[in-house]
Amino acid sequence: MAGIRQLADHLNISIGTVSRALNGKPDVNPDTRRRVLEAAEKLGYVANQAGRALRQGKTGIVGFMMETDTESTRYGDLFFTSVFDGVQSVLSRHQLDLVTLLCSSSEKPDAYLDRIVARGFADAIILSGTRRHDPRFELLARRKIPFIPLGRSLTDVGQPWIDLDFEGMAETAVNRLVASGHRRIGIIWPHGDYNLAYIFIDRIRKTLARHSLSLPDAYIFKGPPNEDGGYRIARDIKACAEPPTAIVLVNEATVMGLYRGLSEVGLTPGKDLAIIGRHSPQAKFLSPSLTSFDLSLRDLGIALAETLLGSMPAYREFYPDIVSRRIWPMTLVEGESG
Amino acid sequence: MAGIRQLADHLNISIGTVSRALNGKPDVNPDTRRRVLEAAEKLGYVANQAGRALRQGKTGIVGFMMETDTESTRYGDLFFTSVFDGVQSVLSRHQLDLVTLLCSSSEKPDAYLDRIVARGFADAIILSGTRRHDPRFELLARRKIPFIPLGRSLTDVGQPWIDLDFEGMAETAVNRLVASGHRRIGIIWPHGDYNLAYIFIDRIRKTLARHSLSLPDAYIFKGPPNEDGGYRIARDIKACAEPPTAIVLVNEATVMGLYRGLSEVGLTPGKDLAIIGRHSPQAKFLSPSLTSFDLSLRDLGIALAETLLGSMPAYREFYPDIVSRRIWPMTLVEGESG
DNA sequence: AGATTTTCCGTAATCGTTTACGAAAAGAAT
DNA sequence: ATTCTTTTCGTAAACGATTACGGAAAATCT
Repeated sequence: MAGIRQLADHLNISIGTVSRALNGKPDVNPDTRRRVLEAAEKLGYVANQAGRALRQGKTGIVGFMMETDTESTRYGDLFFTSVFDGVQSVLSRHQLDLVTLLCSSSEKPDAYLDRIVARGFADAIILSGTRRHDPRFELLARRKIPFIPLGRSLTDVGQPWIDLDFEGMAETAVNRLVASGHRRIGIIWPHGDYNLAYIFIDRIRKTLARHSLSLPDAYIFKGPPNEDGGYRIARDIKACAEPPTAIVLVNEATVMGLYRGLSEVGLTPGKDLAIIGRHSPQAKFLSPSLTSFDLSLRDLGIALAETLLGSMPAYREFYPDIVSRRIWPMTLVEGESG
Repeated sequence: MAGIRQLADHLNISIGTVSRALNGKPDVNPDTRRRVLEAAEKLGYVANQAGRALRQGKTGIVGFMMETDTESTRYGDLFFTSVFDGVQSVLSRHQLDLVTLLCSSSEKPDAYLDRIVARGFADAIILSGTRRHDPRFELLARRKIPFIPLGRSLTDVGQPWIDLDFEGMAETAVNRLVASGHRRIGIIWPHGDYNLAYIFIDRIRKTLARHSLSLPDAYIFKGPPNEDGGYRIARDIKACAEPPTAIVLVNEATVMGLYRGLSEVGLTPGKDLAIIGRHSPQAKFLSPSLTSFDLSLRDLGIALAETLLGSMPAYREFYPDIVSRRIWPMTLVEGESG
């Protein structure tokens, strides 16, 4: 409970001087500063968050919002762990801290975010799970909170963004499948108005068209972007009158269920059905190995943080040349599945 | 940016009354209260975090500390997602919010935690990754921050705790293996001074002794509690002069690498080597299926939160009968691996 | 020595809330 | 009509830090 008051009394100087000493202000005697720093160290003094935040009008905290909906993001967390590490490595350069804001499955994401940011909890926000139309953008813009979504959206309030290269993935995947003789190519389309789904399907269609192929509705398999979705879709595929010979999908979790489901209906990935998906730690254990698109998650985290800070006046000077809207490349990892 | 001041001016009443109206204090006219609430809703007013925290001396925030070390907790996150959901469901009953504090791999957990709590960031803390001797306990006790670790420790500052039943797991696993004829039983021992490792090995030894068996040093396979650790241990097992016929292990991630490693050295789980481990979402995809110990993660989260709050004077009344130190049971899920 | 500058530090205002206290107004009891 | 309660609200003092401002002491200059 050592406050700046106790520290000042202990040293017999005023709290103003203590504050200046601690914050590296120039007008303080070097010797005094040393004494203050030593005393602070000894007493374990750290400036109170509330007091400082109230006075300065900022918290020194960056929030990373995720939905903990156990159904759909269970696997997403694996994804985010490395991203966090990258984000934090940037933030720590500026004495900023990262906290993850977990919106529980029982609360509406908008309401949760509004409650959190309205009370001035964080100076800036990183969003995940970007929707095609994302009301959170307007909310944050209205509150004038700097933010960056991982993912594009039709909602545009001038925010920066970084998004994975789902176009490139769609194109490369289709070309690869067509090159190895596939003509009946389907996709798995995640429920939930996620914008990436639209970007993905568009490019799939365009690329197919270039090969004079199309994507019939029957080959668009819909389900929640989780393991269970994939599991059920396996049966849908089996039940097709004329099943696709190849499937492309963007969600890391879905493919796990898909493999499981396929084995139950007697289909073998890579043999009866080519599969191209997204790389993930647990996908390593799939057999036959998954042909997938990978990316450097830590670097993505670094880019997110740097772009976010670059969009904030207070930090712009540190990231003058940052590109505020960026497509993040992914690389193909060849496996046996497609 | 609407503060209580704006709200008061807008309604032509004092900020004191506004505050009382919003906080449900009794001495305010019902009609006035209604007007205040409506205006607050309309203007999107939410009390400023810093101002409130400063005045009340509490933040309304509970922190859940995890280490994001990408090596060792990569899989742990899967574990925590559901726990979070349970924690939050309890906290929201008291207008408390959960934030996860991610200690990045580049920072010492103690220093990180100290920095965070010293500045009064959270009212209470939930700890994971409990060590045999855990300096974080003393730190939090010194700062008088209520906390609860998930896991026991030799360090005792009177804190409550909840820990998984590693004794029960060890005992059940050994009995089961012995019953099916195994005599050479080994374990995987996680690096890192985690207390659960000691609890686990003790009970393994005791149970083996009851069958007149022992745990030779050669059967204690050591490695970091992650996938890579398991992968490497597969080779160690293969290299044994007289390999164990069964392995028991406590970390969810390790078993994934173990399976992978075993298949590379030509050993089949459940046939050449019996394996009993911990249940996890990704373990579902192992083949042959893993014999494992499972638990309700969401309920564990609920218990953690309730026990934590029960240890805090301000909330004790809501959880009067809570047991402050508890072993959390796990149930055996029979698989083909052991 | 006196004037001027520089260095260093104390004073006090401020951030947005909550809350103890007291006072005004309204109602009830005599 | 007077007194006593009760209801309702405004006033002002906290909470712990930062920072603009001004002044005393020391150093430098004439």
